[in-house]
Amino acid sequence: MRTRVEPQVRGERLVGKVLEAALEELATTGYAALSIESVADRAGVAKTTIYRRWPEKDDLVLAAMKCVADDFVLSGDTGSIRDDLFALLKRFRDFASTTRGASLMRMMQVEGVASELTELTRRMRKDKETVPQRMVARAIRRRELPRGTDPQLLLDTLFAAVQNMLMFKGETCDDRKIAQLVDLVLVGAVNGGGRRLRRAK
Amino acid sequence: MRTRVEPQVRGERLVGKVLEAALEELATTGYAALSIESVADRAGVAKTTIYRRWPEKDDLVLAAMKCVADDFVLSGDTGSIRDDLFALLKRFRDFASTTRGASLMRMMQVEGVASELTELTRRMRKDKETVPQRMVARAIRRRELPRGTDPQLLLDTLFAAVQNMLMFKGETCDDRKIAQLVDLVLVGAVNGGGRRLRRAK
DNA sequence: GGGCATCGCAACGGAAAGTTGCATTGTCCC
DNA sequence: GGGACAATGCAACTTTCCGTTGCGATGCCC
Repeated sequence: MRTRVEPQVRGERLVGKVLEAALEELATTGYAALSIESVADRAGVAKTTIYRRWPEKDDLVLAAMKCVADDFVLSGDTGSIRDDLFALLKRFRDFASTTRGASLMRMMQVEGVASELTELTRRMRKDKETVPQRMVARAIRRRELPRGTDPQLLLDTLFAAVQNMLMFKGETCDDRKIAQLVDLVLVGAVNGGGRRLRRAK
Repeated sequence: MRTRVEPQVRGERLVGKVLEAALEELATTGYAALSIESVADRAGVAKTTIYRRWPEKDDLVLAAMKCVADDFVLSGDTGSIRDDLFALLKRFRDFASTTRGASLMRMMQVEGVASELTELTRRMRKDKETVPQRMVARAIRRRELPRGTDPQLLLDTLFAAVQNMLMFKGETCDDRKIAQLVDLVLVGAVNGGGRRLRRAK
């Protein structure tokens, strides 16, 4: 009786499997405690293969991060700031709910990582700042928002709130919650922005 | 020539030094990668001493966490929701800016920690929920906030924003920023809540 | 100043990370 | 189809670091 043998994987497909495994480990174990061996086991690959392709741990982590960096694309101009923000946050929630996204989020929280990772983090953050700023700029031009509105504060607050729900409190974050949040920040609690919404039938 | 010899520390003072060192390690290295030896080095103490007092890593971490748990006390009733929130966030900022506070914050973000730590985290979070809820309840009674306002959403959003600035982006968070943030969430961006404030002379 | 508990130090054992050499397997090219 | 070369798997090895043990040194209390 011959056992069914999986054909050996190598090249591009192997790289993909390893990086995916690394991201999963990052999401659960974190950066500092990440071991090459556990990544190898998870990927079903010999650890020597990993050591040969990525001599240092940072090389592997950096490669894994880079392949996630473009997962979260933001765009869109719905013509209304409320809808823009709503769409943006939904995409962010979907992104942060995946293993890949969660890994990236976790990495960006860690301090004391290698300088190159810090640089990557900084660059990514920079990239993600321009789109929201244009979003707010459009809203000001349409007189939806008053002149002098701080785009960074607005967006950071919303992102932080969603991230807080998903990663910190471990709650889910459905569309109603996002809508509630956008209303809170846009019109303010004083004006009924933070009210509990009735569940749609 | 005799070298000046530091007198040996023991007892209560030693415990304090070790726990403080453990908190610093937690703040920088994190839980998973925390090693007893590094804590011992940082505290200037033999590692055997630590192993004898706290046989398991969790024992040490738990003890360290417990001695921080009460650092952040919230209270206060200024008679206005705006001032209440302002004071609350300032205290939170001061707390999260310390090494001890940062350690606790980081710990609460970590998943996959020991069950006892999870339990501690859950209990602490629970404690911190009652005060804000009363704060909002008072505001509703004073007709500052509309009925049905979600206290949890309001507070979580504010805390998450401050935490995001301090721990995630590594920025400072002065009083002006906090005031700006409170205004944003209370009156809303549409009503000028998120505007950049002029620096007081 | 003596007894006792606590602490530091150095050496030890073991587990896990990282390295090396070689056999094996795909892949490319003829 | 087959041969050469590069990539992978595997097992043994070295190294490093964590946790343990025994003993000598040091405070502390009476």
